[in-house]
Amino acid sequence: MTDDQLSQVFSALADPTRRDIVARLAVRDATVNELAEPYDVSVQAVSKHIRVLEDAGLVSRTRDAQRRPCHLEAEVFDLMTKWIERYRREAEERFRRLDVVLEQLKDEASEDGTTQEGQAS
Amino acid sequence: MTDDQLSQVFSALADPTRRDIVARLAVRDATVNELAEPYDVSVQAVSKHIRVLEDAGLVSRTRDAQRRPCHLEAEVFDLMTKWIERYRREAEERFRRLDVVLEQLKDEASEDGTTQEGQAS
DNA sequence: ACGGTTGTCAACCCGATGGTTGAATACCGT
DNA sequence: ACGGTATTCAACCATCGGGTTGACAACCGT
Repeated sequence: MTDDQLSQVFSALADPTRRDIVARLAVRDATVNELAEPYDVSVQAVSKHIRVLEDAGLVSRTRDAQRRPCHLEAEVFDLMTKWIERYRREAEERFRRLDVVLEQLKDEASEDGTTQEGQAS
Repeated sequence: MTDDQLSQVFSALADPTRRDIVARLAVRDATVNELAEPYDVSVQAVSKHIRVLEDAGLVSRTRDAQRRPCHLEAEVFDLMTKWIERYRREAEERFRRLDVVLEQLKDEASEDGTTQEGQAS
């Protein structure tokens, strides 16, 4: 369900320009032109970037005459954070458990001389 | 400094297969063949995926004879989490502040009949 | 009604990416 | 030394993604 969205979000944030846009939108809402100004690419390019962020659900837009103010959506970040935290926690726990395994390995190594870095199953 | 790495990490996790690999590595270390088994793509393709994860610093590999066990690295997740959390917090705070602005707008609207969704600067 | 501003659409270019297959490398076991 | 296993390298192909430019649409201000 959210798997595809997750891909879109990660993919959207993989681009430095788009991350910068997110950073600036975190401070205040802005129009396409305002956002485009600091970069030396065309407005069209920035428009595309914003489209990507919008499709990923990171940005929403309202209408103000011919302007399209962009607004950062916080919820989607939760989605990512949850995903990341899940595996970070598991990985860290495994890392902690590793201490025990290492002790064991050290014992076995001193038995048969296996000084290598191998972590046999 | 870490900007490029951040791009690599996000980009690496934008692929569902790679996210799945990460998920599985969170449970236990695994070799390329083990990782490749469930997917119906070639082992070479999976090897490439792992390369991407490795370059992004998400995975490290040891050597066990001809095998290359993959291990999930937790630290890089922190990098991402920090980045995300920063903007999520800012965005949420702005969201909270928005309540005040909305009140103001409502007042202004009842004055001059601007019933639109506009959030003028 | 007209000119200027804001933004998008369309077509195109090019480099990156994910996939393939086939050959090469590295190591084990016997 | 040899065959089998695990993995990577190399060449190739199709698609995607970010960039461009040029035209179009929508809207304001006067």
